[in-house]
Amino acid sequence: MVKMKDVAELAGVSSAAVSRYLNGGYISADKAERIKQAIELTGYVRSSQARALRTGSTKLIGVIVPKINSESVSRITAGIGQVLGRRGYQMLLANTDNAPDRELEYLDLFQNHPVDGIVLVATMITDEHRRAIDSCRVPIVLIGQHVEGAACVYHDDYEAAFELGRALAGRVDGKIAYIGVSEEDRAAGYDRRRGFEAGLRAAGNPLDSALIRLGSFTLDSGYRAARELLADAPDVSFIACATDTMAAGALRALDEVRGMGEGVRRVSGFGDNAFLRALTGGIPTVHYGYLTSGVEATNMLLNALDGEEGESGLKTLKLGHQLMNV
Amino acid sequence: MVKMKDVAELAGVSSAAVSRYLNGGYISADKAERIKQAIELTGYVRSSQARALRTGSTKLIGVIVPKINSESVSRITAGIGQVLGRRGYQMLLANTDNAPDRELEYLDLFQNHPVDGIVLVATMITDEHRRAIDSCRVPIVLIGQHVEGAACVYHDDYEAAFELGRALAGRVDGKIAYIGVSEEDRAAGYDRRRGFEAGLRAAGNPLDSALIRLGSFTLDSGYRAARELLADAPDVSFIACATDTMAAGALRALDEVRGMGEGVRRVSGFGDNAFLRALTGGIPTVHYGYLTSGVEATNMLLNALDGEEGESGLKTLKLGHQLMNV
DNA sequence: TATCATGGTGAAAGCGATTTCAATGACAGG
DNA sequence: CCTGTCATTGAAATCGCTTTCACCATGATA
Repeated sequence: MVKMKDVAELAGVSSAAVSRYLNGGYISADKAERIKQAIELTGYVRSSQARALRTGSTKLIGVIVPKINSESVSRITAGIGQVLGRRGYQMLLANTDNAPDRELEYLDLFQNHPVDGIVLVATMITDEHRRAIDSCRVPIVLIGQHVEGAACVYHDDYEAAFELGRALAGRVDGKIAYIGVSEEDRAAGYDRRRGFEAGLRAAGNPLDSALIRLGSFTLDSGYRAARELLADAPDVSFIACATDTMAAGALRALDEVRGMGEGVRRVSGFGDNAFLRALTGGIPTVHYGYLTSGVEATNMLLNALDGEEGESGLKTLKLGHQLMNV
Repeated sequence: MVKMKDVAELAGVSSAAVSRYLNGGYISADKAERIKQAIELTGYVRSSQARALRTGSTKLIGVIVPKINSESVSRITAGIGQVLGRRGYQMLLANTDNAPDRELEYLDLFQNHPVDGIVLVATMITDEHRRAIDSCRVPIVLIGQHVEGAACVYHDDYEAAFELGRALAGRVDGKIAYIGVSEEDRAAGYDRRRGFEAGLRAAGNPLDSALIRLGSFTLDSGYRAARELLADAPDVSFIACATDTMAAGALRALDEVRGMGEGVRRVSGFGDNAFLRALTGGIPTVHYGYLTSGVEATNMLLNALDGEEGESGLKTLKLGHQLMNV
């Protein structure tokens, strides 16, 4: 492997000069030219490992996601990757498989296999998380949750759910049920459920708390919860779900219990999943700019890293949403 | 940041001893104990950058994918991540967004930001790809394509498509159409189309080449191709697609043109997408163990890296498939 | 007693860059 | 002619670890 010294010798200069050439320091025009040629001739590329050791920067960003094989997360990841690539960084991806303690584990791991910054696609934020985030040596941006004192890019789940609830209350006659997710997930669990309830209430059609069930983000959990629900309360006429994926499960349950095609106008979700949209013609749901949130979060992070120290500052950014098919 | 020398001083030994302790070299029991305590006391973690510079190994695996937000790829990625995590490696993820030349770019980039090995979730393999793969300094495993002379984990798309075609030929009366993808994608384009045709032919119901259209892996492209198809040949009674995602698009087209619910028994796909299965009750499709292919490929790669040199060897591995809903 | 393995040990030499530092030469102003 | 800038330059010191090497005990073997 050809190293800097080789290039320097070939060009008849010191390796310091080569380094300056590469990093834009003082260098005379003719030496610059000789170095350029020597580099082309040898096909030299600098060792990022040596560079990292010396400079302390790896140009690596750690990205922690709860589950890679989900439409929302993979879109976010796509957005993150776009910006990273464009700005000369690379992505170290860690998948926690929905285990919040593995998030902590990776937060830790990333301090050792050092990254220059971290993007955390967050679900549950415990006190331990907050502590880990605070004591993190590198800048970190959260996606999907609003945490006081931390940089985050998120959606207003309460407001979106409120609007959805209010709109549906007017449209649906009969009982409305709700399949949510763990309230430890502040955004997708707590906020959506509470917003939805408030929306229904505002429209004068409050949610019967006996008609609330819990799923776990998977299609199957939505299916099971809906089956239970339909068994316990056969007169339910609409099932709102905290995610489109669970809504797909509920849809199947409705189709099985009530006959094919029955479900389509009787469920709602969150996330505006493309498959669901195509296959059902569109259930009521909330569209979030997932890709955008990845892009924004990453730009924020990299600005803080590259920026003229302080100019940029990590802040919190709330993105908009859009009601679909209501 | 506390470094090895600090630990060594605190423990009253040389840093060589600490290094040996950490890496399992000769060390006496009492010194080991003192070092252990010193490490705990200081909270020392070794700098992976210095380690990488010295040893030449980064414990990083580069993973190149054509598109992260697709069910099949994200499942593969999940499998890769599982194994990597378990075996102490990390994943450097590169998303090419379906641009084959960006694959080459990343293949190159990974030689500079060095990784210990590469997993390439492959689509099109050009001669340039083959050359890049051959001249790669680190071991590399392909997923999804069978390339002579390279290590790969793949599915037998020809055989699967053949079986699917043969099975469908008997079940469908009327004209069968096919929406494929670029034949430059040997597995998903060429093999599936040819296998399917052969299967139909074997069952005595050959495919009319006028009823073949080309999509581009997206739901929308499947939709557009199907609309065209239905406009050109209104008497088509079944549309087979090269992917489930495109099948979802075709389904929507059929529903629009022929009325809701009509499409469900009139399309087939590849990949056994979970959403599609839930929402349609299951169209004819081929189930591939995507997660498994990620797992197997990664194990193969890491065995070649960690293994007792040669014991392991990179090879090619063909995984099975399963016809669904036929 | 002479000879050998053998387990343990630390000093020191890298790994391949970046960066400090002192030195140089040129050139303008006084 | 002296002094002060200012652009350029290379030697050398790091960055934090791994690994070679020479060397010491110690106990076993001849």
